[in-house]
Amino acid sequence: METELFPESAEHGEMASIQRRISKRAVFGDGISESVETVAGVDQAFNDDTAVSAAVVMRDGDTIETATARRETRIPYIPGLLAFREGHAVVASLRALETTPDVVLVDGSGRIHPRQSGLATHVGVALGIPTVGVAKSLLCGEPLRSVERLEEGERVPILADDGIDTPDGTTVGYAVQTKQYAPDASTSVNPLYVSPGHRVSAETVSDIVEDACDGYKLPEPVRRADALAYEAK
DNA sequence: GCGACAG
DNA sequence: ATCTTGTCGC
Repeated sequence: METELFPESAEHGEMASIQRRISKRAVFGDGISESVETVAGVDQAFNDDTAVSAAVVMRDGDTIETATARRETRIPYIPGLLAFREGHAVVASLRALETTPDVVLVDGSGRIHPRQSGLATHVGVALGIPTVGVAKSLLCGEPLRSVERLEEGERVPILADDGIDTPDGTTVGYAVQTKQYAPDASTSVNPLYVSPGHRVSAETVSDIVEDACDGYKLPEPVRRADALAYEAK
């Protein structure tokens, strides 16, 4: 099944077809243990055509396990098709873990995607585990209101529009101000765009990400995975 | 044709 | 993502 979800080569139309199939199998509601104890973060660094994926599992405030994997990228970066470029590397690093985390935070979008099948959703469905999409910028969708200068902790729904394959107005994720912008407004901090990957609701996703951001813009597991991927490459 | 566009 | 070190500010 993994070969079908992460083909070594495919036409754009075929990749879009795979994504539509994945979104039908995805669960954008809570099917996650009420008590999230272990949270993993995954991130990638690159060396030309090699993707180095790092996964870090945390419990309370400690790292309890890490793993890395390297895989050749298959296609260049194309908005909307990120999973076909580095998804197989992400799956490899997560498979290398002995621990099965309660939820995995993935760098990139989940449901906030033209076919509701971003990297987080793709990986979540492939492995059948709860995943969350954590992006630093918006791929598509429309914020319900301005996301400029939000207060720390504020959340703004991201609604589906013509660019997303679901009824207009559907809440596909949230803009979450995880870190306060500088009080003097001299330095602005953009919000994070979080969305369900698999087996988690948009609301729970926002709670999980906010809890994992220890005063930083990004969730700690993701920050550690980012650092590990960088030093491993 | 023009603009948008995760990492 | 990456090219890349120091540097301005809290």
